[in-house]
Amino acid sequence: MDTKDRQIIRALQRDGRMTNQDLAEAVNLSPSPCLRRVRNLEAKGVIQGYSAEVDPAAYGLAITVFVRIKLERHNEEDVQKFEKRVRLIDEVLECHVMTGAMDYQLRVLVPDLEAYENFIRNRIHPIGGIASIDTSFVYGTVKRTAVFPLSR
Amino acid sequence: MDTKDRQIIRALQRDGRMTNQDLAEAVNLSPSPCLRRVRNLEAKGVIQGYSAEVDPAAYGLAITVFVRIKLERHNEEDVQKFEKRVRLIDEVLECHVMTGAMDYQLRVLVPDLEAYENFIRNRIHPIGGIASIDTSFVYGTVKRTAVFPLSR
DNA sequence: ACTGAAACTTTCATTTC
DNA sequence: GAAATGAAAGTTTCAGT
Repeated sequence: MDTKDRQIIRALQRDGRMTNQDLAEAVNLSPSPCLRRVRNLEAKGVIQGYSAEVDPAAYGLAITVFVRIKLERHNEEDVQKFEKRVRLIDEVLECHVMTGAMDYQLRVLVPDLEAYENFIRNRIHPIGGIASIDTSFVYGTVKRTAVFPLSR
Repeated sequence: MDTKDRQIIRALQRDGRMTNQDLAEAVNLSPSPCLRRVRNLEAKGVIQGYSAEVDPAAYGLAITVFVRIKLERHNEEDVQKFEKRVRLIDEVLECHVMTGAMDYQLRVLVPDLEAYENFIRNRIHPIGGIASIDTSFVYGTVKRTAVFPLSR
């Protein structure tokens, strides 16, 4: 992971469909060593995949919610159960283990408020062992980028 | 935005570098109408771009932080100033306006704790007009996907 | 041994029908 | 939606550092 690798990563974060030729040009490399580096980054799991960035509202998912959840107990069994169940919920795009008063933060996408109510009632509460839930809806988005800051 | 469009979107969220040929096959369309739909989704801003998904830790950004911020005043001027300044900070990958006790939630990426301290001191505090800051570090990630749940 | 260049093969995007 | 054409992209090989 040197400067060239980081340049490649940032270029592919800006445009994941860039051709290898353009990428090579952008980072001042010829196509074959450039492709070698990309393949290597993919193989090592540094580049985990490529994805289209989509406007959730235009797709029909107007509501983005950050849900913070605290468990009642933190024994291995309850934690595993919670995490396993959460991974299976389609509406949950992200789930992080957090420091602070709450244990988890979820990013959830639903079409409307009613769907969110159903999500909590039918997907989250049935998991059990939940001490408290804190919901914050997204009003608007000031910034959203995939491009990392340059390191070093 | 019909079922085919949503299928296309979800396929491109799973693999943003998919060729039009493979995409067409995946959604049971022939290449030319498929490409027409993709171009249309791009033109309408539904598909906003394509990006590589990168492991932040492997890139050298080991610390993910969710920072919730409350402003002292909510007049147009102070709000605009805050949002303008936040957009310029490279370490801030996301900034949302939120319901609840805090006004904003930021997703921040830094190499280490020291860098986070410097980030707050040199990037956030100098903006001014901030009433309170609440920091939650990410311990681990249970789930992270780009693929939307299917709607309808 | 690793990087850069070039040629060749294959595949894809585009346009027309 | 299919087919043809033109353009790229990937792969492999070779040369140089």
